[in-house]
Amino acid sequence: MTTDVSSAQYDTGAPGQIARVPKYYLVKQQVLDIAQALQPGARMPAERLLAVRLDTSRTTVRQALQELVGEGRLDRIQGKGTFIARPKLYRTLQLTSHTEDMQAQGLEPASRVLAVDHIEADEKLSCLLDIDVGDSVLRIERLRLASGEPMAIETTHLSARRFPGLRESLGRHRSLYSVLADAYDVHLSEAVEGIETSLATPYEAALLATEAGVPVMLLTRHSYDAEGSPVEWVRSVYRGSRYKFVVTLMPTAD
Amino acid sequence: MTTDVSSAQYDTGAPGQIARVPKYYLVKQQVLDIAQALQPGARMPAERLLAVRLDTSRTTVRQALQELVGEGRLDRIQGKGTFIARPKLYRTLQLTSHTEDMQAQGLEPASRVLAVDHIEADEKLSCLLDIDVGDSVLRIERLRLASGEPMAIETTHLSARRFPGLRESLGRHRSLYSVLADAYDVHLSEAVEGIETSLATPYEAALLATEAGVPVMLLTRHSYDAEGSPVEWVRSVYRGSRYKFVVTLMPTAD
DNA sequence: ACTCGCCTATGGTCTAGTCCAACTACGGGG
DNA sequence: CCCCGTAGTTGGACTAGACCATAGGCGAGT
Repeated sequence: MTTDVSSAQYDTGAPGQIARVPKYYLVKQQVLDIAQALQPGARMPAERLLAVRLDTSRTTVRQALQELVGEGRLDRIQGKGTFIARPKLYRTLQLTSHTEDMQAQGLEPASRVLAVDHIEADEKLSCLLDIDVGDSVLRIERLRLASGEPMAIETTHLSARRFPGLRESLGRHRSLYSVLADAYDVHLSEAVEGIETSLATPYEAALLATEAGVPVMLLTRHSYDAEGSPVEWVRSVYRGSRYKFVVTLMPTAD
Repeated sequence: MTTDVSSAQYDTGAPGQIARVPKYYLVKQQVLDIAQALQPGARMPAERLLAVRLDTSRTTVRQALQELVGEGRLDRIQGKGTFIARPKLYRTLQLTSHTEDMQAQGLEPASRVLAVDHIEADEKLSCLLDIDVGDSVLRIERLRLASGEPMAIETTHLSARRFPGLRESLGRHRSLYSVLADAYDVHLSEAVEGIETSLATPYEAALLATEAGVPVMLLTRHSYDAEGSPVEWVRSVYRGSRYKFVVTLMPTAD
């Protein structure tokens, strides 16, 4: 089971108007609305038609389509049309380590809390955290820094009902995981992590000191406790153009 | 004047002339030449100036710059200019597994040899394989397929001097690694793998059934034998928009 | 009935230009 | 001496339109 990737919704409840939203980005959302109403393989309206319908130029429509293609949501075929892409395939790496303190590899790690709030679980979150739709979810959004440079935006989701008072406890402790262990006796035993590429939203781009539309590495982590119940779901956005993930491994003969 | 269409062909020593090269891609190469002559942090010529110098429109220059920004080679700052980016940072994951047969995860793997040839080692390759500049390097380029769908382009580099006759041996055996073990008594003991994002070249895009400029996952693997000598250097290009890497891991408490 | 070639619709590339937004430097007014 | 406004430069966004390349249908000719 691998988390559907419908993450590209703008909106993120950003702390303030950090980034101005260009028109092509609005067009992209409108095109996405059209796309999501169709089945994979279905054909989208032609570019020239979209331009007229969305009251813009074909150039702007194409800029929006460009990003959707980059995200793997649409496929374009010259002479035929633009089509809804099939969902992503998956590839398993199998690694054994935690990723929480990776930035300690010779760099000076730092963290800045961007937001701590409660949101209502939508269908996707309720499935990931094994709660009901509409339940309260504690959301912690942090900016990870390495030697002063923005490294990633990390958004952690936990069940507010299962961890009452967690929000307040976080101020007095250093680590989320130590709070979970000490105050709730919850110990993580397994996690599933996903690595994929995406494109930076204007909001993400502003925080990561880059520009919208740039490729990013999207890491998602789904952690389980010893009983096999989901504890947290984390979504991290790294600047793909600036960071490289390095792993040392022992191959078993081919 | 409108589009005199340069019918130039892409050139990577590709097996055949697969993709036509649009003008903005040539412009990108020219801009890259300019960039590589400068130091990180140095300022590039202004867009309008580049357009005049390279005899093109500013739109086309910006399209080229867009890709270079996406690759992390340039940074653009509105009102100030375009600058040479600093080299990438690194991030260590530490995983323990091989990646050679990853496509066997529920998919039907296949492989198509695109090219097997000898090239001269440039400075980078000589360093990676611990040989001299100009030494002959055996290069094997394969298209990896999963259930019939193009998955990745994998290019393997080995020292031709160290493995004489390897090219001929490959036809009679199934696996490169079994040939290395049986015929040369070389057993891989460690490998360092890198994961980063990049953008598809026209050639890569054609093979992977996508379009140029799309984000891709770039995996590099550097394998060593039991004595610690480098054996192979592999560069794999995955469609970032289509594939997602999934890993299961055991976190050590934070 | 079949084949070939043209026509059309679609995406792909490129141009030339306009206006906006952000940074910088310079100079005048306090 | 300092502050602030203005002008110039640079990148950012957008437009309208041209022509190219490909796929596929349709009709004329065989």
